[in-house]
Amino acid sequence: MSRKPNTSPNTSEPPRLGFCCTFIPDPDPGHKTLKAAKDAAKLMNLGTVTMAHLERLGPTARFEKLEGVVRHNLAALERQIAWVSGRPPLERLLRMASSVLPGYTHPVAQPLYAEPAMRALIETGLARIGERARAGAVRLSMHPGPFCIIASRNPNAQANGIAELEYHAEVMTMLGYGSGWHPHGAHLNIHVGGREPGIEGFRESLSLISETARNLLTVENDESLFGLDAVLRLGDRVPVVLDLHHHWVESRGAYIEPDDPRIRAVIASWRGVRPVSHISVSRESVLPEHDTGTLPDYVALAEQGHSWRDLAAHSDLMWNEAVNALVARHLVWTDFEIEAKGKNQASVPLAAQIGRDPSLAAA
DNA sequence: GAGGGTCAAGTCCGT
DNA sequence: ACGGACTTGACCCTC
Repeated sequence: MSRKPNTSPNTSEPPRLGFCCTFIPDPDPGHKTLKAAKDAAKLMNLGTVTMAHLERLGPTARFEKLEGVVRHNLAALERQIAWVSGRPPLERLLRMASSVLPGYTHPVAQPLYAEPAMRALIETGLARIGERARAGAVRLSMHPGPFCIIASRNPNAQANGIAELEYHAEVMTMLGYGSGWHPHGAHLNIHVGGREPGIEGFRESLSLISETARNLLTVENDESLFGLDAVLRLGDRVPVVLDLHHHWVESRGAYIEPDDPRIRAVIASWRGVRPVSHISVSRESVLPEHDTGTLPDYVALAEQGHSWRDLAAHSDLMWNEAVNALVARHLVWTDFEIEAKGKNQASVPLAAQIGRDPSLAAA
């Protein structure tokens, strides 16, 4: 675990940006029918099974159902990573879906995951996928959902949340990212969680999680309770993932530039590892008339009657050129996960635009 | 194949 | 007190 203080951007890694969890095939008719397009999407994406359904099945069917889903998920994840590694270096980043091993911490599925045949399948598959990612220079992360909290007033919720985080850490370990400080830039990103016990509760809970999980953990600013200044109070222990859109919403309209002093603090929190940040824009359907060359003005839009919730919702595509230019400026010091509902259909054009425009690429 | 009810989980917010 | 939103709509049953 090398955790040397470092306040300068890590320039040894090239900039990257990528999409999250789901691959959307081109609408163009490489596929003759809608069904063919749906089948293509299915091949590329992870599936799941409900615990209620598993519970209704007998022992044999139960195992076979889960094994089938896991087998599919490993293959789909491998295809996603193969696709990303075939993209230009700027696009070699992927947030993996959390559902690789559905119900891993749930009592119905747990015994099935303990079966030697299942373990062998998973360990072999994930090891191979991790090697493929490293060979293809694909940076990987996961973003456990809102149930994954490490500090809560409810001890049961906290225990479940920690188990969920450890599940993600196990997946990372099997992929080959189980030791060292955010190896190859890999990370598990979560939010602070509830108002109580808040930042201090989060800090105390760090002692309750494994060293592997601690070495992979990052914490992200949210749109309401724990903004950038709040999460930076954890920066001495946990790298901070800056979500520029959350910050815009939480601050009611602020855009952070790379020379902002808080960016130094974010960089320092990563301790030599190139940071990751998040970007998205308000939905197209919320701002249908908005000028694509101007940064959305939160205060003006709120005065026009747009609700906090509407402005916080994510767009399909990266439709705003001014926001895209902001991303390009920040790429000097950070990678980006593109949180657009259009997934790769949003991140690929954004990367192309940044690659094409010399003034943006110079950044 | 389409349509509708269901799905493991925590927290906040608006009604 | 309850439903919806959030990481993300997908899954599963019935017709």
